[in-house]
Amino acid sequence: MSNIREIAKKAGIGIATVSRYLNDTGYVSEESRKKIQKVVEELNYTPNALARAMFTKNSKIIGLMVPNISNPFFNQMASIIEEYAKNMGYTIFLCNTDDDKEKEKNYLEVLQSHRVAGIIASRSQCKEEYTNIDIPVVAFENHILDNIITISSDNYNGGKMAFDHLYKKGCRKILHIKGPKSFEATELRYEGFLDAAKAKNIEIDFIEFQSDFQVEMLEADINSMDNISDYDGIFVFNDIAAATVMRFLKKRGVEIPQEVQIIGFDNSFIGELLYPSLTTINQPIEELGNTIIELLIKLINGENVSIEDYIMETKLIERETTISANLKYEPSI
Amino acid sequence: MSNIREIAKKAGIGIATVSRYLNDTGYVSEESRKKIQKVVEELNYTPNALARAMFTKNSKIIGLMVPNISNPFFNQMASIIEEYAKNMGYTIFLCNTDDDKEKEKNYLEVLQSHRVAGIIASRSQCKEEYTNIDIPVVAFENHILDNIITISSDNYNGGKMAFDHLYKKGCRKILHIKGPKSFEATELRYEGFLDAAKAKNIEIDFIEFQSDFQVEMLEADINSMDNISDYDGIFVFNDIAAATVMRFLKKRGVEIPQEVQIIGFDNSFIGELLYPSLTTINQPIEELGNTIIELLIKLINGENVSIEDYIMETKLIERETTISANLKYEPSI
DNA sequence: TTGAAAGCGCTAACAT
DNA sequence: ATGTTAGCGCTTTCAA
Repeated sequence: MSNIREIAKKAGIGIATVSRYLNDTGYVSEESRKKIQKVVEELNYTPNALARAMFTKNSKIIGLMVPNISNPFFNQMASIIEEYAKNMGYTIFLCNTDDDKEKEKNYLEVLQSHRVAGIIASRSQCKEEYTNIDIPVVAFENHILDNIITISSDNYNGGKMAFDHLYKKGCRKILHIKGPKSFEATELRYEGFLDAAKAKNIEIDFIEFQSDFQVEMLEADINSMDNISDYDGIFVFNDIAAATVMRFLKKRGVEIPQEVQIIGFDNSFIGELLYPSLTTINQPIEELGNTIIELLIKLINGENVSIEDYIMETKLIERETTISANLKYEPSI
Repeated sequence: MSNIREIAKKAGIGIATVSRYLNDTGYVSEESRKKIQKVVEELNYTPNALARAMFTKNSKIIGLMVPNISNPFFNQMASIIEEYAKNMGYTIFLCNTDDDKEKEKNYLEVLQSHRVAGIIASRSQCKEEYTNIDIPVVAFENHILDNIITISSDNYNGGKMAFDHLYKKGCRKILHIKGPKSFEATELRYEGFLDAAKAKNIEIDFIEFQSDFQVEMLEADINSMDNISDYDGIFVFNDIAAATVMRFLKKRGVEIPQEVQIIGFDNSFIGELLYPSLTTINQPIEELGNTIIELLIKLINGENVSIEDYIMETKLIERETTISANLKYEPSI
């Protein structure tokens, strides 16, 4: 692969001039421009971003750690962040942590060694590991350290809304399927749900799942719940888990929403595909993604960013797994 | 961020020794090892992968282009490739092309400029753009150039199996919802399906969708199909589109599989979540992913790899959207 | 306007 | 067993 020196030589021109041309920095005569352009095309020359990054100390790469790219929520988020980043001239370095501390640590090292411009850590399982990182970092959902910005949805309030909705729809015998303890977001949903229930003097039963998204495992967990049809309302910690729960209920011949009403969390695309379609709590994923990457780019550019929690509003999306206003279920076409 | 020279100085030792220590290449005395290790830890030093890559001409990064990371099939594939790559010391640079030629071209340039070690191009929309790339490339699904290896499932045969299955289950009035023309894979599914139908003298109707995975659009397309309930069997080009079709049918009160049987393609996780669960054609995604990355790494290592099409077997996964053996229709084969 | 030269952090050949 | 040095491809003073 050719380099700048080769271009300069073939164009019969100095190396610095070529660099100026390539980066559009400083004067280059029309004559030189033409000569250079010609050679660049002939040799199919692409500047070496590595060398450039080494000098400028700006790699134009952003490391994005997600717990699991197969979770529809996180891959929608990745798409949004990627799109925005691309428009700002950054490319995304994607890392799948599987909610595994060791994997995350490992990736952190890789990202550091590649001198990425910034890091987005979603649902991080680490803390002190980030102490000596001198690359801008923003966190999504799980907090990392006091000096690292955390962005999240208002999960607590989302949990509250979920309860209030089920309650309003007449549910009194309610189950909550909660996420793993290490997920701050699902813990908050749980707390919000619980507090809202207490306010109405309703007792809530619980099952805790040990992972985010592993169909087989969820089915195993839930199969142990023999008395599941005792409930008239279930709040599941996210949409993908809700899909599994729905499938399980339908297999048992339980009618949704007539016998059991369901509410999920995320508003990921899967909720619309299910039948009946899933009532859920919306996380403003565009806003979330944009805020994350905006804040990170500000940090990268050395702009002043206030170190605080950035919390985006959640809202209820009413679909078919909860009973519609007239209490009579009807397909909507 | 500190560099090797600084480490060497603080350890009171030569720069080359530090490099040898870091890369475990050549002799380093026990004494020196200790000194270096101490300083490395003190300064939280991580070698600069950029500088290293610049010298060794081996970036240890693999560029993975996918049409859409939100399609469950492609993100399962991305996970598999990433896992394998990681075990081989490579990291994945993820690029979302959205099946857009310009985006792909653009990413190709980015990957080139970062001197990635290899490129995986899924469902590429480009051809000549790859002519002058001197980085190893493997293609998934769509062919690019004669000298580029293509890996894919046996889509043609998969299409055939889909027809044969519907036919065996008694379907005679059959619709095929086919993918965009620019997807080689779905074209082959279509051809296989058609050929199998011809062999049985069955006429097939068609609808063509213009994109892979855009819920709204599919719904719009399908809404125009008023007579959809005339059919007793539908083959949809992939699972995610099949999910949309099922949702539409159920909204209309059409019973699946009693009135219409459905078969998808991919065997992505979504098929198991649907109710009834989706009969589909399995793409051996592990094998596909592993083959892709294995071949690419061989190319990177300069091993001899035969330039040909690598085609993996598909197979039928029978679930609930087609009628189980002992039900209803008498197969008339 | 332009080019020569220094230097980004690293590796490897070579000399010690 | 270790240190000196050249050079990977680039950008950017600085002098012409």
